[in-house]
Formats: sequence, C-alpha cells, structure tokens
Amino acid sequence: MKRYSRKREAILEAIRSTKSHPSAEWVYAKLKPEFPDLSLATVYRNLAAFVESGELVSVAVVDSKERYDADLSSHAHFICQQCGDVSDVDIHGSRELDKLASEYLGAKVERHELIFRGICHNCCENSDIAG
Amino acid sequence: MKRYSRKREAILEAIRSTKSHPSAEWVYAKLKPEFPDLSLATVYRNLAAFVESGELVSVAVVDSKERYDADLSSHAHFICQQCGDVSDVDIHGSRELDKLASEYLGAKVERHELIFRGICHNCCENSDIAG
DNA sequence: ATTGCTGCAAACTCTTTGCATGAAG
DNA sequence: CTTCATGCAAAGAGTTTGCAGCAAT
Repeated sequence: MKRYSRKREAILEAIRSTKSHPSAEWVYAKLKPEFPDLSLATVYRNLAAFVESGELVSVAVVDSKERYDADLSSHAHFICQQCGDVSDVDIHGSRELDKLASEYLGAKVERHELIFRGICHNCCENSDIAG
Repeated sequence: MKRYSRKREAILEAIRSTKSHPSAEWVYAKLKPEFPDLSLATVYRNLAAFVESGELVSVAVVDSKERYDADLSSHAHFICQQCGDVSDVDIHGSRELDKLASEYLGAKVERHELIFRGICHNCCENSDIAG
C-alpha cells in the first residue's frame, strides 16, 4: 500500500507550482533547502511514480533531461533550442487527429504531442544585442 | 575541409535505406559486418554531423536512444510505447501552425513535430494472443 | 510489527571526448 | 605533408537500483 510522505507531496507540489516544465534536478534544487536530507534518487523515484499514476506527464527530453508537466490538459509546447526553455502553447489537440492516425496505422493511438522548436523571445533579444 | 570517407557514406546510406528511424546502435550493428573495424564513436560522430548539416533529422528519443530520419519532409510520427517502433504518419504540418505559435509566443518558431503515441498494430495483436 | 519510503553510493546506459594512428587530398 | 577521420578506451551525464535504516500505518 502507498504511504504518505511529505517529500513526495512536496515534489508533486513543486511541479504544480510552476509553468516551467521542470526537470528532476530543478525539483531537487528547489526542495533541498526545505529538505536538507533530500536525495536525488527520491525525486527520480517519485516523479516516475507520478507519471505512472498519471498525476504528471513527461513533456519532452531537453538536453538529455526529462521535463515534467502537471497540466494534464492537451496542449502544445514550445522548446527553445538555445536556452532549453519549455513553454505552453495554447493550441489544443483534437481526438479527431488521434482517430485519423489510428486508422492510418491500424494502431491504438492514445495521444499525441505537438512540439514547436525555435528560438524563444528572450534568446532572440539577447542575440540581437550580441550580434 | 570535409574529406571523403566510405564509412560516413555508409552511415548516411544506412539511415536512408530504411523507414525504421534507426538509432546509432542499429546503424552500428548493420554496418559492422561490412566494416569490422567500425567504431560506435564514428557512428555517433557522423550522425551528429549529418544532423548539424541538415542531411538527417533527429525524430525522437525512444527508450533513451536517439532516433534518426533521412526523410526531411514535414511529416508526423507514431511511437509504439511497447516495442519502441517509430513509424511515419502521413499528416503534413503546415507553416501556418508555426506562424500561429510564433505570434502566440513572440518567438522565432522554426518547425514543429507531431508525435502520436500508443500501441502499434503488431503489439496489439500479440497482446491479444497473450491476454 | 509490518512494510513502504528514503539516502547513499554504486551501477547502468547512451553518448561524448582525448589521443595516437591511419587516410584523403 | 597537412589535417581530417577513426578506433579505442576512458570519461560524462542523467537516471536507476541494491541495501540497510527510518518512518508511516
């Protein structure tokens, strides 16, 4: 049976508290001050459990680091290829699309992800100044 | 200056010869018989160079392994969550979408990826037999 | 008391890199 | 010759795991 753990609660809350689609490391760094004995392994274990149970979703892997999202609604994402920033894009996918792909493939399509890539607003400005 | 290399040519050709969106390991295994002294490092180095030069595209990371595609046209992909198979889906993205996201974000959107996830035809059948 | 949760450190996997050697131009 | 390309082995980085002790029930 699953038992209560204050650290686990804090890990989920950490992801829910931000729109930055954080990585395990980010969560660890954020909670370390409050839980000085927190281990990175605990963060990884709990994140994996939350994804398993559907309370979190893995959005993408950016720079080899898995990024999580507590917003379970179907929406698109933008990933900056320079700074690795992941942000929401308010374009919602339709079940129709899944159905279309399902028929095309003869597969059981459960969901889809739409990811935009490019250079974010901030990085654009900074490179303007630099270049 | 870039020099000719038979191995490099073979690596690109290996990816071009299949629709399976292979990993570095797959390319290595495929070419090893013909090039017994081939090194995995060479495969990685050349794949990275091809992505850099735009001759190949990285489609996704499946089971921590990067998967490549020589088909540069904008099309969607389906990834089987059971066997890791990556297949093409004949749905083409529009530049309109990029423009839409670009305006939404104020970012320079270069492209987008549409990835479907679920259970492929083969795995569906096999689990029917098993379960 | 039972057994899940955690910290720690070691192990794992994929990928990258330093260096000496071999090959293309 | 010059310098890129390669093999090898070691290093890196993120993530996972075994185990003993702690903590929730």
